[in-house]
Amino acid sequence: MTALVSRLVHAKDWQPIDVEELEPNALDVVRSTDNRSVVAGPGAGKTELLAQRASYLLQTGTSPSPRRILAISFKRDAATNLAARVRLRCHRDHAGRFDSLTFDAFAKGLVDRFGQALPDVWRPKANYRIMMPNLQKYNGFLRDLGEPPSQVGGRADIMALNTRTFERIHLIGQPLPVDGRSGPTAADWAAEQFWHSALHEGNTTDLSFPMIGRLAELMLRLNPFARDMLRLTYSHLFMDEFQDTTQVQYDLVKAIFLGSGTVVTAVGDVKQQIMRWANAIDAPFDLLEADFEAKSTQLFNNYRSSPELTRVQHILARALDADAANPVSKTKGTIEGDSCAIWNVSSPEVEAAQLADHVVDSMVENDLAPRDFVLLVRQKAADYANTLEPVFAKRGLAICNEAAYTGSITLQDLLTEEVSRALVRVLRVASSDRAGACWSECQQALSSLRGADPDDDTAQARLSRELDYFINQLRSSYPEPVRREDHVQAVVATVYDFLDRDRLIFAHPAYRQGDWFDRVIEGATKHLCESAADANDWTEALDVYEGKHAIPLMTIHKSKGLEYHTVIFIGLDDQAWWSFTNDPVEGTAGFFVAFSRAKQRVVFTYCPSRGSRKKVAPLYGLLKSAGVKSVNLG
DNA sequence: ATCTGGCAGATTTTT
DNA sequence: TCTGCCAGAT
Repeated sequence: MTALVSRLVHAKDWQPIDVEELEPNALDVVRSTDNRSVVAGPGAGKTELLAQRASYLLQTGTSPSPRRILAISFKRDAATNLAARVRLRCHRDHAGRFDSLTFDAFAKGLVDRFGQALPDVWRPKANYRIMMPNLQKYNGFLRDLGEPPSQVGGRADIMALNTRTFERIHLIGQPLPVDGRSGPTAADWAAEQFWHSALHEGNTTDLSFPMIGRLAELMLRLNPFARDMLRLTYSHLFMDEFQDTTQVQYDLVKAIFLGSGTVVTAVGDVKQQIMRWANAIDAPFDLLEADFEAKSTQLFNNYRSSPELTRVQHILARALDADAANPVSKTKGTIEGDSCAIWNVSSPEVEAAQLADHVVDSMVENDLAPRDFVLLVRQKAADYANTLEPVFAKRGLAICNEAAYTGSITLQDLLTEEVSRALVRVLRVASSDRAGACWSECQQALSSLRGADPDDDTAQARLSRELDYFINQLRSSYPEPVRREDHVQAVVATVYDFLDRDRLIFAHPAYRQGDWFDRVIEGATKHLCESAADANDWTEALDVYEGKHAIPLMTIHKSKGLEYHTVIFIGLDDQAWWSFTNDPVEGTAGFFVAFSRAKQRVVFTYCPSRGSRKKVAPLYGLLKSAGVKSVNLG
C-alpha cells in the first residue's frame, strides 16, 4: 500500500486504491459529477464503489475542504464498515471529511441540533427519549382513546384500525402538516392525538425513529437556514442499500437536498429488496431518477461467486426482473463436484448429522474454517440452533446463533457495541504476547476516547505508558481467565474504570439513553462468564466470546451484505416460508439474497416432517430449471 | 380447571 | 399458514 498523503492529486491522475480492478461503469460512477442511481447485483462491490468514490472526491479536491461527504446507511455495521474502508485509503485529513452515519443517527442529530426551533405544536421536549415502536403500545393507546369528534367518525372506526397500518399510514405515512391539523378520518384524528400526547403530555417526550425522521423533515422544510447549512456542508451524498429506503427517509433527503448542488449517489439492488413489509418504498430507484434526475447506471461484474453459482443466480434474478443483466463472474470455481444441491432428509437429526459431516469434510478438503460456512434459516433461528448444536458439538463444531440473548441484548448487538469491543480489545492486549496490531488498535481507541491529538508525540507516548502500566497490572491480577461471576464482574469493572465510564458515555451518545449502557455491560459480563467456562486461557475465552471458531447461524435478513464460502440453507419448505404466497416477489427476493451470499457452494435441505413444498414450489422450479440436482440422504 | 374463539406474530433497524 | 397467548365462557 502506498503511503497516504494529504496533498491533493489531479483528477486525471487519480487511480483506484488497493483494488485490482474496477469495471468501466464503476469507474464512471466514481468520477461522475451528476446524480446517479447505481443498480448492481450481489457481489458487484457496491460498498467498495462508494469507498473508492469517497477517496476520489476527497483526494482530488472534487469535494473541496471544508466541504464534506455524507454517507447514509441503514445498519450501524454498514456505516462503520464504509467509514473504515475510507480511513484505510485516505489520509486522516481527508477521511475526517467523510461522515458515515445511519439514517436514524442522522435524523436524530438534526432533531437534537434544531428541534427546539420547531413550532409549539411539533416541538419535542429537549430531554426526549427514544421509543421502540411496539404494537402493544399502539393497541393500548387506541383502546384508551376517547370518543372521536362526530365529524370524523365513531369509536367503532378507531377499534377497526389495525395497529400496523395505524403507525405506517396514519402516524408517519405523510410529511407532517405545519399547523398540526390532521386529515379527515378517524384514523387521522387518532394519529394527531398520538402525536399530541407523545409531544406534550407528561414530563418527557417518547419518540420512535420514524417519528424523529418526520420531525427532522418538517424542521428543515420550515427552517431554510438549517437546510442551506446542510447543503453547503455536504458537497456529496451517498446512500447505501437504497432499495430499502423508507418513505420517511426519502422525504427527509428530498427536503434537504432536492434542488441543491449536492451530488447524489445511491447504490442498491431491487432484487434484494426484502424489507418491503417493513415500509421500504416499492420502486425507490424510479423515484430518485424522477425527482433528482439521477442517471441510472448498472454494474455487471460479480466478484463474489463462482461462474457456476453466478449462472444459477442469474436464473433466480430473471424471475425477479425479466430484464436483469447477465453478470460476469470474476471468481474462479475452486470446489470439486456440484456447486449447488438440494438434500432431502428424513428427519432433522439425520439432517444435522449429514450437515456436520459435510462441514467437517469440506473444512479439510477445501482448507476452510468454521467462519467460511453459514447456516441460514428463514425464521426462528433458535429452534434450528437447538437441534443442530448437540449434533455439531459431537463432531467438534460450535454453532453461534447470533440472535441469541445474553442478558437482555442479542449476541450480535453486543459484539458490535463499542463498550463490548473496548473490553475485548483491552483483554486481548493483556492476553497476547506479541501484542502488535492489537496493541496499536487499543492505543488508537484509547487516544480517541481521551481526545488526544494523534500528531502529538508526547501525549501519545504518555498514553502508551499509561496503557502499558495498566495492562501489566491486569496481567498479574488475572493471569488465568476467571469463571466465577463476581470475579468476572471485577475484571470488567477494572477495565471500565481504566477506560473511564464517563468518557465512554460521552463518546457514544447512545449510552446516555436510559439504561442501555448498563444493559450492554451486563450482557458483556454474562457472555464473558459463559465464554470463560471451558477456556484454558484468556485468548481461548475471548475467541469463544467473539465466536471466532463457531459456524454462524442466522436468518436470511441478517445475512444481507455478508458472504461465505458455503451457504447451507436449512428448511426450504412451506412452513418456514409461510408468507411466500402472500408476496411471492419478496419471498423470491429473500431466496435470492440467501443464494447470493455464497462464493462457492449452496446446499438446500428439505425435511418432510417440517412441512410440504407446495407453496414454495416456484423456488424448487427455479432451481430445477437451473439444473440443480436433488439427492436423498436417508 | 378446561375449552374455545379471536387475534397477533413470524422475517428488522435504529441512539 | 400455523402457533401461542389471552380472555371469557363453561
